[in-house]
Amino acid sequence: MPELPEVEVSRLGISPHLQGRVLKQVLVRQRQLRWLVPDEVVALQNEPILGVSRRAKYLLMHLKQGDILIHLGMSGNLKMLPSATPPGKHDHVDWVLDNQTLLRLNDTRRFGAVLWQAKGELHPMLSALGPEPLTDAFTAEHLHLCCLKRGSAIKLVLMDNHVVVGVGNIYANEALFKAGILPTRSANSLTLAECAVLTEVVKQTLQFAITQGGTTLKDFSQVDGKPGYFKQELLVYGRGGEECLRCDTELREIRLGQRSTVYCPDCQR
DNA sequence: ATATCCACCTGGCGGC
DNA sequence: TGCCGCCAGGTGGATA
Repeated sequence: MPELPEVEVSRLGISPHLQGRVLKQVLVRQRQLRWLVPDEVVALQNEPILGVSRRAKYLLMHLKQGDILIHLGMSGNLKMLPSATPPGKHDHVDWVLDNQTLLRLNDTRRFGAVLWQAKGELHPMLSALGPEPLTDAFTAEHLHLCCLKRGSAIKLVLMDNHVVVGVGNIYANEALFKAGILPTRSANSLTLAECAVLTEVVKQTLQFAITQGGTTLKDFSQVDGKPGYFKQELLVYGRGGEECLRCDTELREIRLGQRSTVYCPDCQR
């Protein structure tokens, strides 16, 4: 999926269409996503939508008595459509609004989720998350402290939700390249200065990807159906065996924590 | 606590 | 064409 930029692009796309509208009903055609869609969501009727926010890779649709949590998993996308639009394959959930439109969740692989968080409660999935990367809570000092405690590869630490949220496989590869740091480096070998560079490029990379509508490899789309255009900005992800765009050295591709990892052996140390 | 590996699910691709 | 294995934006959970 959908890493943080894609989720944020989805939020920016749906928010103006949902804010202030009334959710008439929720149509669930496939209840078994990563977890069963809970009764509280299925039963919703005629609820004013107060707003839409994001925490990590979760979207939160705020209602009076609680929040609907939506996670896009690996292959999810959200679209706003006229309410008469017939559902297609993998169109699992519709949120039907009071103006002849609906918000539709399509998720081929069903690793996504729709959850419920009652007013005043914090869903367990949101309770142990690290700081948001695009806020001041994500600092070089915080990253450095996390790194000192860990002997594993920096890429794995960067992708750990307890350290910072929202950085998935694509953006971890890209950020480490931009920071000039090998993904395999032991996290506790990073200096504070290196953590400062890494923190900064993570912020820049995610922020710029949002302006480009995110990255579409296959399943992701913006709310209006257009793909994300950050794919053409990728420097290393998906380019193993090709030339480094900075120095012409052949990019290496390895597995790290079962995830494909691409780096330049010359630019990254 | 940390680290490793598996699981969930569908579909596309390369190889035989 | 068909079948088989492998791979894919995530991440909770079991295990040692």
